[in-house]
This record gives sequence, structure tokens and C-alpha cells, in this order.
Amino acid sequence: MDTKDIPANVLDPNCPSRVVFQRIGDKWASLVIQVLGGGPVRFSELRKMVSVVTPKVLTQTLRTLERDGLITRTIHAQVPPRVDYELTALGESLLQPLTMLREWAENHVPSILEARDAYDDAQDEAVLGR
Amino acid sequence: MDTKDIPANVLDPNCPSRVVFQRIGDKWASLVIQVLGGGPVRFSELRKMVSVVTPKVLTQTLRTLERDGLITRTIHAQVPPRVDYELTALGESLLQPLTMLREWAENHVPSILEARDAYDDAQDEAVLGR
DNA sequence: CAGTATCCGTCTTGATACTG
DNA sequence: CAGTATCAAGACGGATACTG
Repeated sequence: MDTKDIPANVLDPNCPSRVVFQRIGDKWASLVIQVLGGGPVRFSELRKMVSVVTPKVLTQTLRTLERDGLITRTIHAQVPPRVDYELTALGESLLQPLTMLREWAENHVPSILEARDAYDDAQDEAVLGR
Repeated sequence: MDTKDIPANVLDPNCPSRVVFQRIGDKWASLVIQVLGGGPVRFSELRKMVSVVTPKVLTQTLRTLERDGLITRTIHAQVPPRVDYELTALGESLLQPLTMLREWAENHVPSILEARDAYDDAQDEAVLGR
């Protein structure tokens, strides 16, 4: 990237990269998107699959994704209620870049973890007055 | 993604996807990586290029990337001091998936912004008692 | 079942000022 | 030049309890 290519609007919250990178970085959003890549899933199923997340936070995540047009929320008129979440075409189109990133992660995160250990060890030694 | 494919360790901070997605979502990290894709850059240059970030936050970002083994920091013994930051091979390998994601963003963020407007309008109408 | 309502600690980000 | 120190503010994620 050349100097002149850096958008003057990096601070613009609507800068394309910022919008997407933020969503990717969201603690649960990417996981939900990848889960929904397998087809529609109802709320309670999502909860089971991502059992560490509380209903409040899961709902927040889903609402944000819905607002961004990445998933749809369909309420089935039943008793008990049933709500299905499903990727939109837009959401599905995100699956590929997301998968590429996940593959990069699986291939290279071991190196990152090693680098962290090495860095931390060097820091420790420095602190010990060496 | 099938149910059984969901790693039981989503809460593991060392889960590959989590590590990378978090770094991508960092407010300045991805931008710095892409800037450094053009070759080594010294601290003051980075500051000018990303002029909205304070030195403290820029330093934080750089330290994190260095710890992760994505960039190197080289101090030149000069007066005045000069410090260059540069991508490692690991950092460079991240450039491609990052670019793919940025391209997806540039192509699809307009749709996301439209979706947000539509969603917000619908919400407003609902609030107005319609 | 599918959420919502409250409350709260932590982590992140930034403003401002200072230093080797 | 290349940072560090300190302080403050807000966003974020989560625990817990309750509801149509």
C-alpha cells in the first residue's frame, strides 16, 4: 500500500474496511455466520452450539447481523415459539473470505503463539536485569 | 459448517480463529499491516499517515504486532533516533487474506449501509406506533 | 421457547503532558 | 525523534433474574 492509497477517511465509521473488520472482530459474529453457513438454525440451537454465550449477548449479535443485512430472522407462528436465523445472499458471500482467513489462522497461529512466548521470555529476562 | 465442526474451544483465547479475528478487529492493526505492506516505515511516518491515532495507541498497536511476530522493530543508532517497522514473512503472508477481505468490504459495504438504513427506518416506524 | 431488563466490572481508546 | 506516564470516559461482554 502506498502512502497516497491511505484513505483520508480512516476515522470514518462507514469506511468499508472499518465496517467489515469491526464485524469480523466482534466476539461472536463470525462464529455465528459460519454456523449459519450450514443452513438455518433456530435460537435455542444456536445457544446450545455456542453454549458459553449468554442469551442477551447472542441476541445482540444476531440483531446486529440482521441490521447489517447479513442474516434474516423469521418467526414461526407456533406454540412454543420458534425463530429461525438464516444467512442472506450477502451473508453467504462473506463466507468465502471468512473461510480464507480461518484457514490462514489455522496454518499460522501456531507461529504467532510461539512468537508471543519468545517475546514474553525476552521481556522477562530484561526485567530480571539481564 | 456442521454442528460437530464447531470447536469445543471457542472460548479458548488461543483458538486460531479467535486470535486472528481479534487482531483483524483491532482498531489500527490491520491498517498498519497494510501500510507496512509497501515496505518499512519509520515511526514518525506512520504517525503522519495515520494522523488520527495518538502516539500511545500507535505504540501499543506496534508492540502487539511485534509480539505476535507480524512485524519487526529495528532501532538505528542515530541522532536523532530512527526506528523502522517492517513486516515479517509471517506478516506478509497475512496480506493476501486481508486484501481479499478489504475487497469484499469495498464491494459489499454499500449494501450493508443500505440494510442499516432500511432496518433503522423500520424501527422508527414501529416506535411511531405503526 | 425466545427472548428482555438491570447491573456491573473490565478492557479499550483517547487526551494531555512529559522524557531519554 | 520516539516514545512513556497518567488520568478519564465509554464501549463491551457477562451474570443474574424475569417475561410474553
